[in-house]
Amino acid sequence: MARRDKSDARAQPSCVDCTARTFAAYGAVAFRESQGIQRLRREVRRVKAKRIIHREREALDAFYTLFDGWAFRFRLLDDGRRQILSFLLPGSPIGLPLRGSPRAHFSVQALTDVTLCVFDRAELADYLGSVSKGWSSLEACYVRLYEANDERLIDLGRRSARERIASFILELRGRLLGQGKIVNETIYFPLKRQHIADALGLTPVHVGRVLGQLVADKIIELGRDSLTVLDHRALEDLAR
Amino acid sequence: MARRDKSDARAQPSCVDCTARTFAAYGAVAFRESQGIQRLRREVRRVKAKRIIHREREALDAFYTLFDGWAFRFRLLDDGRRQILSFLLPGSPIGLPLRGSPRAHFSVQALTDVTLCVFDRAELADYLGSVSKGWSSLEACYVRLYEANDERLIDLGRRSARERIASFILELRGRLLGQGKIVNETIYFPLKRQHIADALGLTPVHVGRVLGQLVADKIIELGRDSLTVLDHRALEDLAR
DNA sequence: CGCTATTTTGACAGCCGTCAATGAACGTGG
DNA sequence: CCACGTTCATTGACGGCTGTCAAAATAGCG
Repeated sequence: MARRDKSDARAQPSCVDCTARTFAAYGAVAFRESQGIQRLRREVRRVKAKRIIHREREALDAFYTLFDGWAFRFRLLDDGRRQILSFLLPGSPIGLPLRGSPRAHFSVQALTDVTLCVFDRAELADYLGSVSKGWSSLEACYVRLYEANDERLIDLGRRSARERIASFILELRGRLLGQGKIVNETIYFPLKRQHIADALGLTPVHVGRVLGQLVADKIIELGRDSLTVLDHRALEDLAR
Repeated sequence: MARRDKSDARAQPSCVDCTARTFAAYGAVAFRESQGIQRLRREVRRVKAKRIIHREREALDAFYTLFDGWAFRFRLLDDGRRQILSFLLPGSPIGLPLRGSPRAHFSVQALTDVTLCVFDRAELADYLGSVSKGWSSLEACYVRLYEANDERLIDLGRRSARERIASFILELRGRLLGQGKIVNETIYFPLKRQHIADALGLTPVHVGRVLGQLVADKIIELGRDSLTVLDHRALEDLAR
């Protein structure tokens, strides 16, 4: 059996170290369970930024979780319009760990360099069914996805560009907060204008305008691959 | 024990008769199971049109399914803007049949007069866990909700008003089709302009304009509480 | 240091929102 | 069967948020 160096995730990521331990995020799966899960892991894959991880309509027997890096789910319309359905951060599951192997109706692309953990759907589903609180943990996972989706619907349906962007920043901040990845309100922010636009139903040009305003209003600060929240209150007022 | 008359659903709806048998929609729960489910049913509630079935943030120990009539999930912003998250048709579950009793983050309102079946969340979850294929059936249910949500995101993010409405009509048609509720491409359609607007991120006035165009283009026909698809191909081209 | 990707800026257009008035449909009661 | 109130749909004028297009500036990267 190969030796594993816990401190070097790049060599062989450990589920125990996983930033947000996908199924443990809500305390439902105990620490020791993550070692059980690790035994089920088939493979660790590394994918370069901008590479496609999964293409729409292709079979998806595997269940992936994101160990490190950012990715996003999206769909393309015939004429090239792109809708980003959600961003995947470290710890996020990609798709659902179901017994069946449905052809996902969305594609997934790496946004930064990415490390994935690969599981067999059926095997993982069986395991979660056998572990105490395994299903509750899964359920929590479903509920969270469900709620996030509804939240995004409100953004796109009933909020202005400025409000959407405020809400979006707060959402990202919240997700990163749970991972201890925020220092002085500064978060890692690898998104381009085009990504934000395609997620929020806007154009990159207009996203640029609005971000510019938020910076001018001293509500946020933008750096190279980073974003700092200067006026948290103002953002919350915008996002309501 | 009270006698039940299968032929009179208004008196005491039978799960066997349920239009779309929520968990059977995908063939996962066999016919005989629906009798098992019926034993778990706590109550049958009737609600008048426009009444609130569930209010945001209030505890929701019960799990409802819609036996008859239409309803919708929605959320209100502080200033009164409303986003309709989804429409609930006969057979639709309201929320998720989880073990926990989360406070749903959305409200539910009856659109027409409605008949609800009420279950205890935990009890139903246990039952589905014990029945062969019970979980697969639940999973199918999750996947379907997940996909429908993603579809709506594409509508709101990347489609014009005309395209959204076309896509929306086709979605409703598809859902009703599975229930044998379409005659000559004419579907029951109790929605007001305001409902469509709040679901698709538009204003009632503009929805009216676009529907007017679709009628003028002989793509659809509108009647009192009914909608007829005249040019199915044109709708699909619009919705892509 | 040159190339590419990305951002910024400005002018302009258009889709859709807003507002307000009119009209149609419906349920109810006399 | 008609009068009345309520709800909903329609219409037109107008405005604005956001999209489109193109060019210039900047940043990133080998």
